[in-house]
Amino acid sequence: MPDRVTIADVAREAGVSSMTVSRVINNKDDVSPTTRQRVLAVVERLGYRPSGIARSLATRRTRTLGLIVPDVANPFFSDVVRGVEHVAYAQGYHVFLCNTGENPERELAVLQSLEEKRVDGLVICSSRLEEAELQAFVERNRFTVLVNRRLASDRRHSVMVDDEGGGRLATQHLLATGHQAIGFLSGPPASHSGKSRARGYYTALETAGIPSNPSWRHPCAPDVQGGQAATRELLSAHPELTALFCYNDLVAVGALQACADLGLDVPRDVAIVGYDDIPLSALVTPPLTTCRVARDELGGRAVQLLLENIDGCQSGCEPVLLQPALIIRASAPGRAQEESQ
Amino acid sequence: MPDRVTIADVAREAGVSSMTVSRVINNKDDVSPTTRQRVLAVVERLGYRPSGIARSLATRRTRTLGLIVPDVANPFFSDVVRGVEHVAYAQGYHVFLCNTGENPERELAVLQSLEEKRVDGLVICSSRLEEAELQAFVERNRFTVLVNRRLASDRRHSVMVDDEGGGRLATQHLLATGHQAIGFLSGPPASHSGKSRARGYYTALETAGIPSNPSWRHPCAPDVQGGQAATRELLSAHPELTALFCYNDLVAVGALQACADLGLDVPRDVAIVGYDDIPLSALVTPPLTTCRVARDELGGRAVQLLLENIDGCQSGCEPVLLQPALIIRASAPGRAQEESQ
DNA sequence: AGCGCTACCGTTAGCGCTAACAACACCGCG
DNA sequence: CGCGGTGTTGTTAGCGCTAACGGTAGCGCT
Repeated sequence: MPDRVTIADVAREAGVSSMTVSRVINNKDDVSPTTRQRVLAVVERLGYRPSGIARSLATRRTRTLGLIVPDVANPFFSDVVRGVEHVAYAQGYHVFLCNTGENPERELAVLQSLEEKRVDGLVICSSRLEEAELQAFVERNRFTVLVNRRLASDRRHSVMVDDEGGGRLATQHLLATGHQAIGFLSGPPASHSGKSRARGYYTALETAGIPSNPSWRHPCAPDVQGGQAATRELLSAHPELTALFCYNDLVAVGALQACADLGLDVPRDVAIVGYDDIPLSALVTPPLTTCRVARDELGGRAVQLLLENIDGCQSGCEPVLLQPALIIRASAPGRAQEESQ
Repeated sequence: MPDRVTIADVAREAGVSSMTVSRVINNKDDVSPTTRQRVLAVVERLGYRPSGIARSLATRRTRTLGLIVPDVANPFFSDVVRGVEHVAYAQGYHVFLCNTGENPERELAVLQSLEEKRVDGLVICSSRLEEAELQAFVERNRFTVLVNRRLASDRRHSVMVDDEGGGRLATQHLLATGHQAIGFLSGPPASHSGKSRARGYYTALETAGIPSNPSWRHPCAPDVQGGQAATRELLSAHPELTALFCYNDLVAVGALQACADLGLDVPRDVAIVGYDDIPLSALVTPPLTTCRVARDELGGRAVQLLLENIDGCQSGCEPVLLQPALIIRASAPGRAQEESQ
């Protein structure tokens, strides 16, 4: 950019010291109305924009938060981003968004660069880092909040979804509508939320007294292709399955497509339950039964928790656990709907 | 964040001047191997992270680009974001992402804050600003590239999709498959790409000698709800329409739903063509015929153009015009498919 | 007059880093 | 021995801003 107008230029032009200009642009109140007007006029005339860089160096605050997500193009994360941005913006913070592309090395690189940027705080969403690495980072950087991830050493800085509850909810729904052989497309093996949902799935089966078959659980990439491929494999290996609980809605859509390819009717032959309730899930045929997660709230609460920490935990600073809600649609209808068909 | 280790701490600890430390961390080559090792050891031991803030103040470069999009949760823009991030990252730049929420005032605020952040360059995607405002900003900030928008005063800093060509392509496809009464859901009235697509739509009709009816064009919000509402209105006012060309795929999905509500079969009663080819368009029923736009390339090329400008236009610095491609699916099948039904 | 008070504005120093130059040792060379 | 060169390190002076304190003028008051 061309050389910019500095505070000194404004000061000279207005015939005051740069300190007075600083007071004006920061809305401090010990400046006379006359001087303030004069300064503001010059600011306007010269098109002066204070340098956030210099300001941050002097104040040691950037009023900027870092946000790390695996992939913005994933509708789950893009909603979290919206929630984060909305609350941050309302509190006068900017957000530095970074993608990791689901790649732990890239995540480490991004963490380092955010440290160098001296963000005031950091939200890490669905970190793919190993426990030890993540823990080391959080210890170095006090103002960090994790979304969808919790450290054994520090449970206080997390905003989570009750994925175990969600897994139970989904599985119980399938059980309640008469299914016994329920497959589980469990997402990436490293996914923590996948593991929690697995716990809920097994708990529900156990509680119902249904013997669970470990080979009914099949990992998959967390996208449509992954779900499609995994469904084909799982259903051909286990034709006894009458229902699938899917890691997320994208996987569920893949399952839908695989069923169509295999000539199986959903929900008559196979019932399908997704997870997240992304916009897509209501738009496919049949619409997906799924566990709704308030994604923007997830982001918003993370920022709230972060700012509470930054402000010294006057109020709150409690970790957050959001409850998912079962949304029943045609891919795995409830009793009433099933009978009416 | 807790008080951080500075370059002076490292220098003292290593028994050298801070200048030498600076040389080491910047990989300058006039440092002896012995000293370099010693310094690096101290850097490692103290966990030193250079302050990007101070560095930027001294060098007057941030190695950061700003990126403004109306809404990250819109799949079109999130792919653009990916393209931008990918290329920027490969060139050692970071990206500061801002949402405007489709709100011009917010866009102005974001523009100002990015000026204050002293980003080295700026990509503005689908700006909703008025020509004069945008032009004034671009004149102040030389290193700005526009995506999906072009200024009359300066056509050189734009990366565009040939939307007129896309509109023609879509309309010609409908004409070629026997449709004459073709409606156009034209998106937000302020949208520039909407206007371009309208030109292509009218041109195609004119060329085919079909009289165009202005009331066949209906504006709408660029989302599913908007498309649904607009389709209901348009089709009840004009039952003679046998095809709809939609502003984007979300609108087209809304149209699909409206047709289902109205008991109209797609494509038998109404053929539908979307725009963009977002992932969703292949997943709905019936899958959408649409104009594919290479969204990540759009973002990537924007960054390339921007960096060429920053580096003084040694090479390239040509504006970019990407061609959309017609993707024929079941919502508006081609001749062969139509006959085979 | 002299006191303290308030309102306003300026001065100084420094945030953490680097550009630019200076300095120094050490080498080979005529 | 003195010269210029090379390789390595240090010194100085900012980058543009603000925190902290200092100073001054004008006021009312005793």
